Amino acid sequence: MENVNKKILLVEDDLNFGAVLKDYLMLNDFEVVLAKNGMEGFEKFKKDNYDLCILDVMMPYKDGYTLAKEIREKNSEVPIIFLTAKTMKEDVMKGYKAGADDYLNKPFDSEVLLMKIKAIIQRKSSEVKTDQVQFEFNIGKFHLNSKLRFLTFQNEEPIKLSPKENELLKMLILHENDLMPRELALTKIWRDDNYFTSRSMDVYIAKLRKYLKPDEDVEILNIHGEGFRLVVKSSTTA
Amino acid sequence: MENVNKKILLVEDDLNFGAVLKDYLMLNDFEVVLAKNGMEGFEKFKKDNYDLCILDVMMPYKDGYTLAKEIREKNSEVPIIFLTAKTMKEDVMKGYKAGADDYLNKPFDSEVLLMKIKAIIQRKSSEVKTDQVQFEFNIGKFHLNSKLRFLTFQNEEPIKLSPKENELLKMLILHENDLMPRELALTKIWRDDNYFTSRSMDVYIAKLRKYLKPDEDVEILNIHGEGFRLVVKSSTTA
DNA sequence: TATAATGTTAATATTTGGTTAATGCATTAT
DNA sequence: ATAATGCATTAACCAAATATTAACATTATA
Repeated sequence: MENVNKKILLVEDDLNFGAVLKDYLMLNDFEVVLAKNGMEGFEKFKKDNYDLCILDVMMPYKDGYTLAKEIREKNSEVPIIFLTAKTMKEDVMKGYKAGADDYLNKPFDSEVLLMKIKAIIQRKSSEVKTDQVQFEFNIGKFHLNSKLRFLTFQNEEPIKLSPKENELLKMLILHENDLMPRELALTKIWRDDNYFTSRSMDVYIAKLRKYLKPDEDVEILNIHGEGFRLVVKSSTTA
Repeated sequence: MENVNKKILLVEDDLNFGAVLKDYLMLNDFEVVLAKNGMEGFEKFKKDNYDLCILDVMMPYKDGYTLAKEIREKNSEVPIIFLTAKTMKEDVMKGYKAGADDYLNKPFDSEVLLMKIKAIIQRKSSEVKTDQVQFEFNIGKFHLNSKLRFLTFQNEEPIKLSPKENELLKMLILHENDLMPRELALTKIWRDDNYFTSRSMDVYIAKLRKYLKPDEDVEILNIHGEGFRLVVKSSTTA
């Protein structure tokens, strides 16, 4: 079975449920490490490399969202699935901002969880594979080569982007027409989320806007208090 | 029947078996396009949108796995079911790596296939829903995207909502035609329940009423001392 | 009709974002 | 060794968006 060697960090304060879920996952050939609260979860995360984190949202001391943020600061790539009993819509947004890859309501169908796990792990691993091929993006009349960090407008000389400029633009493009939450960029690119990194990001947004000015169909819009949104008007993104 | 409009791409080189399977699926109200080899299958896939692909594994020129990979490069979401006479474990693994959603050995019980198809299509569509629909609401002739905080009346330019406007409207919608208690909004949105927050909320209700004026079937009513009630008159909320 | 609750608009306060320039730090070139 | 360069952060100031508070009018209910 292909799940062998895939290591999962499971953080769940309900010991009973946690043990059952752990067994079920191990039966499906995953390697599973169980932590019984956020603190322990973070310690275990730091000590090893995981292919996936499954976090319960409601835990004493440190909730799943907080833990996710800490994990993101250490490692921006590892997939995260939230488990929650809540159905309120607000919480989905919170998870989304923390960089959730998926969301699952308790109680849930274990088959569904298994499917989601497989889908996510595969998606991520194919992303890594294609990452070496898929670093080229078109956005309006621009072309970004995120490996060389070149931004080219039509046939002109490429503009050289700094690492942060490049990462930020790439993230905006990956969320094209959709909200790119501040928090997500800060935890993933800046690896810290405070007043100063936030202002730093604003500076970079200003820089990107300047670069993108030549194409009036491309715009970075702000969604107050939430993040930014890259829109392409006469959009045939291609 | 719910299968109407669901389009299936069936790629099978055994023309006899392919035709029988196609007929059986069409009898169950699926729309079926049959391709007789991998090449033809990929051409047909590119030309249309499908809800599901059923691929025979053993085909001349281009086998099912190769085809699946090509399909995944174009579209990472579409469910794929492999048909195979093989039972070898490696092949199952190969299929999962190519992004299989399910696996079926020939000869098989057609009822089982039908069940699996239904399960997969439903699973996929509910996945999309939990990612998308959480943020989208229809109310009368309006549409609210609570992630981008856009309120759109018919085809007009979206109105941008502030965070509080957005939260309050969302909460009203979630209680549509029913009482939304003052207290609930105050504790959940304002995180405090006193005279001033209460007056603040009244200000926001006034703002929302102004936004909703264009559709005379939509109204926010007050229930004295209790809260508010969003009603849609000729209500086919959709 | 007295009281409390709500409707509404405007003034004010607060938070967040846009932008440019200055600063600090590390790397590279001379 | 020192200067030049590139990059990220921080500071400073202003503008825009949002939220609260005030003020006054209206309505519901006992």
